[in-house]
Amino acid sequence: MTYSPDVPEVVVQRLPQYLRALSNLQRGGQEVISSQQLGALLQATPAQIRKDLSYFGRFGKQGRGYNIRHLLERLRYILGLERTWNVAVVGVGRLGRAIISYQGFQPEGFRVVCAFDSDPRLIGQLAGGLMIHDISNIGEVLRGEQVQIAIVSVPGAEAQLVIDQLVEAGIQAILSYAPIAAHVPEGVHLRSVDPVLELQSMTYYLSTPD
Amino acid sequence: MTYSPDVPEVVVQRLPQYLRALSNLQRGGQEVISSQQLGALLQATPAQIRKDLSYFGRFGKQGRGYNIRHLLERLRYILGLERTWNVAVVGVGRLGRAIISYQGFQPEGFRVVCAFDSDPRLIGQLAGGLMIHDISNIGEVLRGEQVQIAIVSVPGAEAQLVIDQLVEAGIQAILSYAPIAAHVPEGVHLRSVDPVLELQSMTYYLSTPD
DNA sequence: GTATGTGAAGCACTTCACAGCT
DNA sequence: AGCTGTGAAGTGCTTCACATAC
Repeated sequence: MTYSPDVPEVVVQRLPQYLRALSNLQRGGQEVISSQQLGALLQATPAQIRKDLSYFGRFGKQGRGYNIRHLLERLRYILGLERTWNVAVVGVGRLGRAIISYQGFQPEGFRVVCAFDSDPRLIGQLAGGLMIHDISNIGEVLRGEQVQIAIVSVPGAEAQLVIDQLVEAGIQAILSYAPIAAHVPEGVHLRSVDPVLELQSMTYYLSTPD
Repeated sequence: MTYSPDVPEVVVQRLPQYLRALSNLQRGGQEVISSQQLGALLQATPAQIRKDLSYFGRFGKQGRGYNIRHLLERLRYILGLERTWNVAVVGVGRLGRAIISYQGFQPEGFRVVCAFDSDPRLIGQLAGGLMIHDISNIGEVLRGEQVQIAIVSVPGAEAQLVIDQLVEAGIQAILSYAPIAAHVPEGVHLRSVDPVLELQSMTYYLSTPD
């Protein structure tokens, strides 16, 4: 239903940043913004912002700029954020617990509805108020809880296996915290959060005084 | 000292991934690898891997491939990973504690040596065996502990202020977990880890059955 | 006057394809 | 025979610049 001829992936990745900046502006009471101003906030060029938005429609008014409330509405719709998404967390170690307790998902419409682990000592216990399920029942539970998105926070050695199980269970969007280059089939979306890689690429610039 | 004419940033960001894959291969006992094989592991084309490496030298042997031990050595040197880097964690909430306790930094040569918070109830306490310092002494402590890299895990509302203080204290590499688009001056390297943005861009593809 | 939307130009990264080394 | 290293070609994203609308 969404009109989307052929949007570069980088563009899609910037939309949530626009969304966030606009939300903050709205909270501050501002009603209109120009691509110039938004660019200054996000360190992007005005042209880039206009071009990015133009992939999806014509949301601005020449001579005035963008109505923030209206643009927010459109961006939320485009990104599929008008609904709630149910999320599962797989791996309930320290990191998994921190993720479950993170207060930043809920306000954006991501609800962590179930947790999994393979450690028999954890199964049946609670983590952040959430029942920890046996990972071997993963398909069944994910279907029962209507989960669309999984967050993987298991050790690297187990991550590919877990991801395979998630794919098998029909999950099409996975956010992985595991330090591995995981493989997923065509059509499944995988994003990685990997602080070590980030640090390791920054040290290049610290060591090489250009 | 490092020969680096003009290396694209994307290339620098891929090197740590090569490093990690090669480490795993070495642990498995393999001694030589071709760009073909490495590409298969990382879902990259052989040409890209060869081109990336060629920015830094000629590390392969035609007809054979790359000696893993040698290439690892060179990559570690290029990325500045032959030394240890001291890291400070600013913000000792749930996330900060998880970061301090994370066992993945140490083996890669990143030592979390001090922690900061602004909450008077936390200052002077321990977190993961680390003394929590008052953030107002940040410059002094960072110098004393010889910290080169900072990880920011404070709430969004405080993040820009904290980052300004870090920059003021001479820190040139910052990894931020805060959900804001922070600004840093030229010459300071800032990377962000932001799971919400990742989720929000994946939902686009879940909602748009292209 | 002011700011958008957008073809066209510019730039940067990726891939090709092959000479050259082992 | 096999695989690297690399100019050249290809591709895709970014920026420009201006017609258009308010």
